[in-house]
Amino acid sequence: MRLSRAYIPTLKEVPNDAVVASHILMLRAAMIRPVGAGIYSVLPLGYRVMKKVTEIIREEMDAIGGQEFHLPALNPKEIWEETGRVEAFGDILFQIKNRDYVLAPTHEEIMTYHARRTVQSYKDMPQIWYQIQTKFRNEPRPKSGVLRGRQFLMKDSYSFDSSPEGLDASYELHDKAYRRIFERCGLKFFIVGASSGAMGGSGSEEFMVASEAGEDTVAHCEKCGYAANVEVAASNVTTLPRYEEEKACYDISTPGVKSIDELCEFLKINETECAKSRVYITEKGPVLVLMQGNDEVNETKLEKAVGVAVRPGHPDELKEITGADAGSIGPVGFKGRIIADNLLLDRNMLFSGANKNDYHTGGIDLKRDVNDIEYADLRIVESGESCTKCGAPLGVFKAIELGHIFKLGTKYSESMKALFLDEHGAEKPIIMGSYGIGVERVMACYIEQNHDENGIIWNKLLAPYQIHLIGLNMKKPHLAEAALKLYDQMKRLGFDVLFDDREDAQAGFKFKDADLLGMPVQIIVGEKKLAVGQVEVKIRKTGERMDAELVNLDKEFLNKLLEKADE
RNA sequence: CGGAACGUAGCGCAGCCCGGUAGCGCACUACCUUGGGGUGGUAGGGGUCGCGGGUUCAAAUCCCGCCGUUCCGACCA
Repeated sequence: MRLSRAYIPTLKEVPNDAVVASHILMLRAAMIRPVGAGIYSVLPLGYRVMKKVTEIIREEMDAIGGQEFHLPALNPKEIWEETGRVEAFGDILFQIKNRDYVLAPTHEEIMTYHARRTVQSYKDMPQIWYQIQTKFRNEPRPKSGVLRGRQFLMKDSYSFDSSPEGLDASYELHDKAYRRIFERCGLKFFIVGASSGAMGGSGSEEFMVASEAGEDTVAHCEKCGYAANVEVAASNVTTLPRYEEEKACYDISTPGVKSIDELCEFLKINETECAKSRVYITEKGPVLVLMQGNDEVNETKLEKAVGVAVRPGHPDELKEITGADAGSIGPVGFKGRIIADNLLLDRNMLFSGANKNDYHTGGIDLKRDVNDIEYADLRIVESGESCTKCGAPLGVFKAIELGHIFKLGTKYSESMKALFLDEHGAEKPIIMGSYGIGVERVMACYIEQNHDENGIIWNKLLAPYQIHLIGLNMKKPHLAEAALKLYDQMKRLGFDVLFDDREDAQAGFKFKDADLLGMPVQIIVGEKKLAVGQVEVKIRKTGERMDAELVNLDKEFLNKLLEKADE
């Protein structure tokens, strides 16, 4: 493609509304343009990348026996009512105003609809059906460019099996396919496994990419691969022993002391000697939560431990329940359920609030002074704590969910009556699996992981063009001619070439654009080198430059360059 | 849906507090110049100041309402 004729409107300035790197660069590199909140047009350059990603997905899905469908986005509302998901999705589901249709946010219903009509015997299975199509979700808050949109491209596949073992096999196939897909796309990813998923069901894995732009916070062990959402993640932390010394509880005047930090400073004690109090409200009444020092309460773990939904108490509720404001609340004399983090198990000589303002209590022995105390793991894991599986330090960071595979079971086949006859003639619901990949997220994550201050750095598989040919000073006929000849020659050899043949752009301008667009290899035709039959080659990723003889620019040489650019 | 900010030329912004007929940089058009990391110059084109209402002799500017976009939070099959 000649740049002088291409629609590649790059931006030299950072668009005001973009914050995360991938969003900024996709706009600047003319891959996408916004149309509304969470709605983007994909421009030709972006679409070339999108097609490369979907082609990789297609190849790997076909390799595990997947069969591609093309399904309607417009779904009859009634099949969504069969599964109860009109209600479950709520406002997220786009509904058509002048027909009883919904815009599909996913395709379990449609796929199950087809399965129930035609998959009638165990002999018809296994099946793996997939599609790569646009999904619609009325996100309350679209953000981060293409990472959370109201309309997005998703590969979703569904497996249909007659036995749990069959489902396991289909699931395994997807697991392997997904690993290959993300590896081929050049992403550094990790997997959050079944035990930690909040999805329910009998098994699931989330394929994640570490990124500040992510919406989930995860704990990950580089060494053994353990990964879990921080909502459920555990780490090795040891409970401190009881003190030999025993004291009765005593109140201490602590005027103005609110936080654990202030308390430690005031009393010259260590954080670990403090029991921090947080009051949560549940439908079954208030619960006092005790944490060691400044550990933060993990509300997901708390809800699991108490068995009902919790919310932090309002300031006036705290006062009414405990008689004190936040900062002076403690377990001694607290009337109601008390649950403490495991790190406080049977500890003594602790400091906590006295349930009257400006006073704290010392010498607390949870065993002696607090009746009916319960213990549970309530902490949020922190970076650097050791992995429960292998002991190596855990990293805690934000991450983006790229893909999700999980064993659905019979939820949809039961509600939609997708039944089959087994070997013994018994009627059973089809056992399903559901597997998704966000295509734009793959693109955005790649850019999040592969860019520098100048722009995107594509690898040879995803790059919209493999080679960016720059003709400097195209007003000089002999140079323009040589550049054009090289362009034609490389195209003839089968390479995708973007040729900057603009006459009115300065050298520096072209270099900046080339770095922004990020093709793996740049070939620069300039006067001085051309005079001795050479061009300059630049590897985008490393910035490495070298001279090459024009006559040597054959298929083998160029392929070697592309290999080198990917290292 | 709670909290905050913003909306002025294609993009990035100033002007608003203190009302008086809209400006800067980039981009764009023409010509000259330059030609290996965003050349320099001359001359131009382009804006119902998000929308609606109000106050006023007069509103980008003050007041009210709405819409849109972004950020933080809630939410996230």
